Amino acid sequence: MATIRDVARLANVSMATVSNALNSSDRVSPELLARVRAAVEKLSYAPHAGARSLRKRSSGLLGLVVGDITNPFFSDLFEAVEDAAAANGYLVLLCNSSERSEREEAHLRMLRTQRIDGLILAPTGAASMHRAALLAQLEVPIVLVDRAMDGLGYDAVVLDNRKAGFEATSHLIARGHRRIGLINGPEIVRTAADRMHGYREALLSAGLPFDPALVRDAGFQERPAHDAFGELMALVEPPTAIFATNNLMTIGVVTALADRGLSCPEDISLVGIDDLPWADAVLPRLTAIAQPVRAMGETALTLLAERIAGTRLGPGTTTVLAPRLVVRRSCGSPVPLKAAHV
Amino acid sequence: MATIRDVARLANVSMATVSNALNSSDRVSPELLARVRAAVEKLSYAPHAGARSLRKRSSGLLGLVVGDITNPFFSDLFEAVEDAAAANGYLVLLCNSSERSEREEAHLRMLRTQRIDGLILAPTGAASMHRAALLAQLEVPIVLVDRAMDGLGYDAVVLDNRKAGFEATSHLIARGHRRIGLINGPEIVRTAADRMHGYREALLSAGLPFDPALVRDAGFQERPAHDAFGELMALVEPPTAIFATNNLMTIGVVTALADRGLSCPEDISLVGIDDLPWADAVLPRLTAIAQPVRAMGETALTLLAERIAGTRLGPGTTTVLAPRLVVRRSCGSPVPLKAAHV
DNA sequence: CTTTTGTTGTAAAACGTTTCAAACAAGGCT
DNA sequence: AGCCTTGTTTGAAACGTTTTACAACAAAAG
Repeated sequence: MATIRDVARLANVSMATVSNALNSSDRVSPELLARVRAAVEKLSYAPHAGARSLRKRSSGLLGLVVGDITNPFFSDLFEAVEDAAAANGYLVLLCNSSERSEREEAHLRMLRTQRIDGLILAPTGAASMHRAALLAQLEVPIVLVDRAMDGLGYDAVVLDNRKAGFEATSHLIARGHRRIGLINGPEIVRTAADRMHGYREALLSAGLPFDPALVRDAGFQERPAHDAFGELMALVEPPTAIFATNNLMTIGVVTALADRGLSCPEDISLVGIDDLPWADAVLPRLTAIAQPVRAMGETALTLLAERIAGTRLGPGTTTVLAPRLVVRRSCGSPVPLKAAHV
Repeated sequence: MATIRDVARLANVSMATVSNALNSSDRVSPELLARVRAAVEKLSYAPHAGARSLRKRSSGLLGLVVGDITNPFFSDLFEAVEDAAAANGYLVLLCNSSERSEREEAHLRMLRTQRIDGLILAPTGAASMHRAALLAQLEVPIVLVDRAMDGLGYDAVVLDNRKAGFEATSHLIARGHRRIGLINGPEIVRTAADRMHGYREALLSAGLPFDPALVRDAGFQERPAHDAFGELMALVEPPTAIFATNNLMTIGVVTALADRGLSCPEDISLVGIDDLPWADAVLPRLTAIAQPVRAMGETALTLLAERIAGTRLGPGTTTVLAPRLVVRRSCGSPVPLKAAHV
């Protein structure tokens, strides 16, 4: 494969000139620029990224580490980030940890070896001291997405989770529901706590009581959510509506519905956080709180690019983006207990 | 960040010894090995991938280019490929072309600059001369997934599409269906042609006539499939079952079903190719032909690794993997025309 | 005691870029 | 004519590795 030296020889100029022509084309005369371009074309020269990163001390690579690329939220996020990165001349290295912390660690080490210029991290699992150390070792700007991590001073871009919880719950209340089951993630994680906070606020501002028996921690996962739904329905006073705070758990309760032959919204109402690509295709047609995934990816990248360029200084701030309620058919009015064929 | 020189100084050995200790640990005495390891640990040294690739003339990077990472088939594929790659010491660079050929080209150029050691390509769109040239310029082994490209001599791993078509159709025939609508991709692409081939074989071996009016080209896309379904149902003798040959088109017809208030399998039966993660959660619970995505990713990577290592020579061969029918609830017996509330 | 063989370590030369400082050319001023 | 400017071009050094070729030495063989 041709090197910059070959190009220089063919164009009859120095290597430095070729480099200048390719990188800062205004610093070289039109005459030579044309010669260089022609030579590049003829040899179909492609610079060697490794050599370049060695000399420039910057690789043009960005890392994106997510917990599960199979989750539509994350694949959409990747798409958004990659588009924005391409527009800024960066290439993104996607790391999928499959929710396993050992793999995440391995990836972080890999990213360090690759000398990435910046990292976008969608933190998963518990915040470990060890991870914090690995992140610091990277010695590059980091932007958090989806979940903030307190005390580390990183920029973050997250959903307005309180508002998401509030709106979902209010939507249900507006339809007449008074007992609303909340299937949530672990309260230790901010996201889950905030969503529940919104839920309580909505209840409060409608003058409804908060009943702890109606909330379950299903760890943001599908199967536990399925089971949690069962528990909720076994209550002496079961809920007439369910609010599931992420897409996996929403799928879990939809499955549970189908298992019991319950139909939605006739027998019970359902609203979830995270819109799903097929939410409009299948039954029930799911009403959901959509996250502005694209905007999240784009602002994360903008923040990161600014940090890298050094045009953004000071402590990290967290950007909060508004949720959007998309109303479909899964929420109706509550049905009297006996009418439901449980 | 520490360099190999720093490690050498701290361990009181030469740089060469550090390199040997790290790469071929058996060529250095236990004594020094320990010293080197300690120094590496203390400095938390991470080698510089760029420098290494410069010298070694190999980057440890593999490319994976797909048309749409948002499609579960491709995100599953990425997961499988990444796992297998990690096991072989490779890092994978995911390129999502969003089905746009210009972006695909840009990605291929990028991959050349990165000096990837090999490429896994899930070809999308038409086979262009231009793309073929770009692929050749890469000068690395290439393995095709999902679709083969004739005449270029690359290895490929694909589904047994004929069999997939045959099994899906036979499943429907076994339930008593005689008029089966086929919503297919463009026949120019092998995948689509083969699936249709299987469809015809199944018809033939059941002694059923092949009616061209029952097959539509929906370009493997959702919206066109939705419309194609409408056309099929407008026939004087509409089908009692639909076979959609990929996941997007399956979603399209499910939507069309819901739009018309048709239920499945009561009013019409449906089988699709590509299983979907939520196929069991929603209604209708979709019977589908599952592709062995994980196996596809793994064998693709194995093939690629062997080509790179030079342990595999000669012209490319195409590996054909068997489909798996997963039966759920979307296929029943045909209902007489008048009974269906169209 | 010399030679051979084998092991373990090292100095130095690449690998392909970018960038620094210096050289050079061509005008524009005194 | 001499002296600055200003703008282009270039030689050479540096970036952090791996590898080649060889040196040093010890052990085994003669």
